Amino acid sequence: MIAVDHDETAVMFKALGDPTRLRIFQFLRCCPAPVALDEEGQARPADGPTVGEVCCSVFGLDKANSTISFHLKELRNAGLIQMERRGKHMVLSARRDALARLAAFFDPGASCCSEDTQS
Amino acid sequence: MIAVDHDETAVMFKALGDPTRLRIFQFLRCCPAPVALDEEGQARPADGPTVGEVCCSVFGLDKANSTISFHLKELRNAGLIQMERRGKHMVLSARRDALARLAAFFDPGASCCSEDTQS
DNA sequence: TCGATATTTCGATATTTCTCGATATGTTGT
DNA sequence: ACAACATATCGAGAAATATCGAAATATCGA
Repeated sequence: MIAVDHDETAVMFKALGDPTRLRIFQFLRCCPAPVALDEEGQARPADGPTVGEVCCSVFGLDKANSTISFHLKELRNAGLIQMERRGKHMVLSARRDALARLAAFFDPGASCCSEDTQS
Repeated sequence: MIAVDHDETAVMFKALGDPTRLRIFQFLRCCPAPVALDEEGQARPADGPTVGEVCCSVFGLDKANSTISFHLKELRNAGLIQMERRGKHMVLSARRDALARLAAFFDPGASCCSEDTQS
């Protein structure tokens, strides 16, 4: 049964508990229409946001890309996002199963008192 | 246009991002039938779980109560729980508005791209 | 008021986290 | 092979965090 699994869920919350990561995650969830074009105006290299796009669109280069990279890894380790290589870029996306799981956590009546059902 | 307010939401997630706090919060959410009786078998002093009950029922005295107190304050500061004095005890409860807010965050389709939902 | 019980605050400490710049790795085009 | 670009890893420093025991505060009952 789909476990609530406190520790694993806590890892997800912890990942979302940093403002920088939460903004990244929201950005990826919403995955808006193409925001970043090349300086030459070319379309994005793939059908999803990339790391550079996150740096540029979400933070306007306020953060070092090593910092963004760190947070992306954190989000990935928490199971919240996926990263797929596409050429030179990494295409990012929010994991729908993670969203479903978190939604279930707050679904009133559902996850209450289920304690630990393990998988 | 108070926005989804990433920072404020992140504070909530951060509070839930610690396993100890997550367990406390789950316990308060579920607010199960009376678990702790006095050593004399008396009923609980109020109609909700107390700090001592959290220490005892949730952690079996594995954590110092100063530690639990610290985490309760953290949860309160994040807006996730309420604490009301009732005699010698503090009666604890999860805040339903916080639950609603977090549920809304994960509600598919709802909070996506809303960016600014005002309060 | 005094003692017992419940909870919080304080000080200290070990660990973790965020951030950066510098460097390394991987990929594409020439 | 090499240059250019995108991203990741490393090392380090500052700040935040979790935890505890000891002491302080608050409330009740005798």
